[in-house]
Amino acid sequence: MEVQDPTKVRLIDAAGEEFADKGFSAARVRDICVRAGANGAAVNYHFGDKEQLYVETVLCAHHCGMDMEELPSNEEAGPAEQLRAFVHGFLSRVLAIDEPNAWRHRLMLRELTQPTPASDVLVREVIRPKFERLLEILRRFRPDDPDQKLYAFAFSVIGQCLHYRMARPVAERLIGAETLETLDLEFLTEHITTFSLAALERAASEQDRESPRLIEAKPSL
Amino acid sequence: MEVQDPTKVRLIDAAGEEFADKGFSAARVRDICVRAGANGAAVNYHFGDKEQLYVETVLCAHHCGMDMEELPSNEEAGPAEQLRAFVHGFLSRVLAIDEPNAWRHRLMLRELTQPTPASDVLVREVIRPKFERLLEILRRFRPDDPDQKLYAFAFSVIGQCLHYRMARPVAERLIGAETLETLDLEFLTEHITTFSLAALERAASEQDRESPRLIEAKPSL
DNA sequence: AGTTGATTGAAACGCCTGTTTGAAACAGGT
DNA sequence: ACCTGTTTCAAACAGGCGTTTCAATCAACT
Repeated sequence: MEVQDPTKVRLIDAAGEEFADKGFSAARVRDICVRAGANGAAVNYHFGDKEQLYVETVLCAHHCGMDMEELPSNEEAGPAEQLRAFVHGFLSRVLAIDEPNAWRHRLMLRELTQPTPASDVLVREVIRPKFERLLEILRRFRPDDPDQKLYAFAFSVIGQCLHYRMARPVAERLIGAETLETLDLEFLTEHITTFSLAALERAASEQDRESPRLIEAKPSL
Repeated sequence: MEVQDPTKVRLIDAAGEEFADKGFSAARVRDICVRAGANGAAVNYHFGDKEQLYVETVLCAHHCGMDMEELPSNEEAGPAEQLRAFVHGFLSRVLAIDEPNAWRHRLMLRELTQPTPASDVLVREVIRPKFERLLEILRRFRPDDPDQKLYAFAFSVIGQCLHYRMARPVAERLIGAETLETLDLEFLTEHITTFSLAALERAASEQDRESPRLIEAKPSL
């Protein structure tokens, strides 16, 4: 049961692909089986039913997505470099859609917006640790801020990164696929990091201003 | 045909609700009909089939979502106030989920991440105008930037706002529903606006630095 | 009232879906 | 060779689905 089962992993792989880009209800077990080169009864034999197959597929996506190449030696680096490393690592997974096993990312994204019972584990074991890690980094910028403010900062960083996955189809139509291609991993890492750093550093000196006074914009130079 | 048709609008309303939180394939026309208090054959009589009902529902969501209360008298205001007005208007729609007719927003969000043929009109008539409007605002901050950079800024602003809709279920589990409630429209408008302003203004004076040199963070005070 | 056209109603139709069945093929141990 | 447990296969099953049917009802006009 624990040994490698070719047809079982082929089934999960095919199911991941189908579930990722069609969703649970739109995906057909027959399509999954033909994609896996298995018989139509294979999914019921190995997983019981479609729903349990989905659960196991999501869990597999989690576990295989856990091995994240956290940039090493960022333990004692400056907060700015830690933030950059975080953004880089996060974006690298967000932007990875072409390579094989990309369905894992797409499937987890689906769970983000439309959580199923299977996503409890996802939040607990994958998302929360990363979120806490980001909070630690941000806290070094704004040690005196209330949690509420820190959460908003974290969501601003995450939101910027995730947007390139969430709204990718719309972004393609808005600025064209080729222009969107130029917003690659390195470019976006630099952009989002400096964008966020500017806010984190400046806000630190103006956080006590309660009044929503507008800061007048100064055109460049 | 053009006059008010009670059952037809009831059908669209029910369909919007069902499609919004179940998706196209998971939504059942029988459920839509009972929710609308109509007969099972009504949808076929009025719309032909399920798919055309979906298209008309999406289009209705677009048209009814067009009447956006753009804050008046922002024509000659400062760029910062224009940005704030944009963020406020955008967020107000993003965060509106409890009130009736909320399915329109949820349905459009679905189209964002998983576009259907029906979303061509959505991009052309609703999203692109708002995107161009945001680009105009941002261009006043960074008139000399290439389009590529400007797009990244726009996506940073939009991504921050949309995140509170996209990842809301996960955010609830991360920080708790009651804490998430405190991140209301006013708070987030203030946060995202100042967050983005800081980046727009500081980046304007450092945009020519090509090398990805890290700016050392200075803890507050 | 009678006629016409549009709308509704209950029931049924096919089709597609997930699932089951029972036999066949296979592998390993004795 | 024989048994044993596991895996595959073609075929069929039952249920739910979108859709169709056709008679009944209603509204408006003559």
